Amino acid sequence: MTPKPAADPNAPSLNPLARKLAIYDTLTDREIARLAEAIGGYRDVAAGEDIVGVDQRTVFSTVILEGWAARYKLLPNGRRQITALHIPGDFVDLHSFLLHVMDQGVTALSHCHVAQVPHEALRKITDSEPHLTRLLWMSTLTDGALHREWLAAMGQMPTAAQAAHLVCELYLRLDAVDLVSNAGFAFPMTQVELADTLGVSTVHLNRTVQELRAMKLITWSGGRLTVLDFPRLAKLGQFDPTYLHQRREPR
Amino acid sequence: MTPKPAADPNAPSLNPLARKLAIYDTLTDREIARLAEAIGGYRDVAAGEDIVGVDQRTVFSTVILEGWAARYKLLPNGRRQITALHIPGDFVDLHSFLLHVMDQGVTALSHCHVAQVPHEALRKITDSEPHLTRLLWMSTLTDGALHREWLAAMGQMPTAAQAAHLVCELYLRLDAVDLVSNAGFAFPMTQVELADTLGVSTVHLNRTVQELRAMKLITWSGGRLTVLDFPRLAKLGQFDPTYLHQRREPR
DNA sequence: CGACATATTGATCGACTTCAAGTGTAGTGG
DNA sequence: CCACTACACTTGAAGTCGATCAATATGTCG
Repeated sequence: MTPKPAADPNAPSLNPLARKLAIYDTLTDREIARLAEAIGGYRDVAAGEDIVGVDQRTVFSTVILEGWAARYKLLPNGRRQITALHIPGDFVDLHSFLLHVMDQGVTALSHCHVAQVPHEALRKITDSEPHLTRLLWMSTLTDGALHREWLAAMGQMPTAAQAAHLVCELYLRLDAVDLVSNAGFAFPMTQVELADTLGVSTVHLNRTVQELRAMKLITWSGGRLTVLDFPRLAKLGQFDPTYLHQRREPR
Repeated sequence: MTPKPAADPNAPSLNPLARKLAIYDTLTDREIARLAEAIGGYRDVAAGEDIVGVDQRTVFSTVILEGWAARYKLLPNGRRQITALHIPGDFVDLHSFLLHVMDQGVTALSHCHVAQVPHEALRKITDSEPHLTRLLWMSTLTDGALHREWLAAMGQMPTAAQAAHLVCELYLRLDAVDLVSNAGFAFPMTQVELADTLGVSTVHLNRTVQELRAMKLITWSGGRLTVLDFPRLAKLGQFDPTYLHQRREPR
């Protein structure tokens, strides 16, 4: 109940977008207000439905308030690669603000409640709020950092390690937005989707999951995943959280 | 404001950085001048040397004027994944402006002549040049688009297709900065480095290269790679240039 | 209860890795 | 000019990982 000072990223009243940006740097009240004003509308998307289509020219970007989503690319050969997983607070397509054309689609992995931010509003922010602009830019940079880390994991680690790495990453990202409880979290993905994320077949993914279970590193059932031994999981996944850049400092 | 005469991206006098940004949108003369002013110094880096070290806190970002570089991650298991290839005009670590800590290193693949841009100068640009800021932001967004494309190629395509895809990408990127001649370009990578890029062993890469040669899609010797049949190469690599976003339009 | 998606298991095959050796090719010094 | 070195490239053989095909649970929801 303190009057106004810096945004407390753990304040439950904070909208998810401001809370996410506050992971990286302190926001002023004015900036929080500017973010709130920028929201043009809300929408609900059913699981399995596209939030943004591929090749689409967009006039707004979308933030997830509740639910999970995935960026994906469909290849001409019919296969699908999921290139990013998005949780509440994430901008699923902030990059479309400047790229204009979506090179990949975004689909809802679970029921999603989202907010839409018109590109016109983003442009105004970039014209008048340099610091907020840098934080928005930063949020796309962390996306890139995750992509690079995924590339390294996919190219150089066996599937079990790659899966362990992903679980560690999700754990910390979800924890940063208070979605971890009792060392676990709601995990709405199917094994098919997870296989498309790691770039392996479902059959092989299934065996990999069972391996992790047998090693007593995780449990996963009924849409909930629990980490039983984070240190060992991190070791198997060669996980170093540096790339998440979850540090609040002047940007 | 009446727009100043547009920068001709093909003007050979244009510095490589401005030429790169001019791929995405027209630059005003003032913006070109601001970019030139931002350069704090020049440096030469020998092949095999690091341009930026991992875990390093940086106070400037580096643009390549001549030569090739690679972002890479060394894993605890001793393996290496190259996550990005950089050619003249590319900012190899613009992301460090806001991320501060390098989560991956950057090494020179060939002798490199580079320019250094102090983060202080970038900050001034973000404070006073919204349009230029958006273009710099954009250049990090295209990096991200490449990462996502690489993820899809690595996860869902056989090695030969993945290699074909990469060659197509490099061809168009190099062409955009006028480094393609006679359907070929100087290609200073070793097979070991290329294997680390595609996430396969050198042995397998070598056989893959021979496959592409046998199919009469490319020649590669003496540090020069020539594309013999772009359409067939693009088809094999399921290559669609959309993700390069090489279109000049208002951003 | 049937209908349908999701998860699990088995068997077979091919892609890719590893280990190991051999073949250029360019540079250095006698 | 040749010997020597260093490095990149090429090839072979054996073995492993992961894909594919196919079938059988298990669950969930109308």
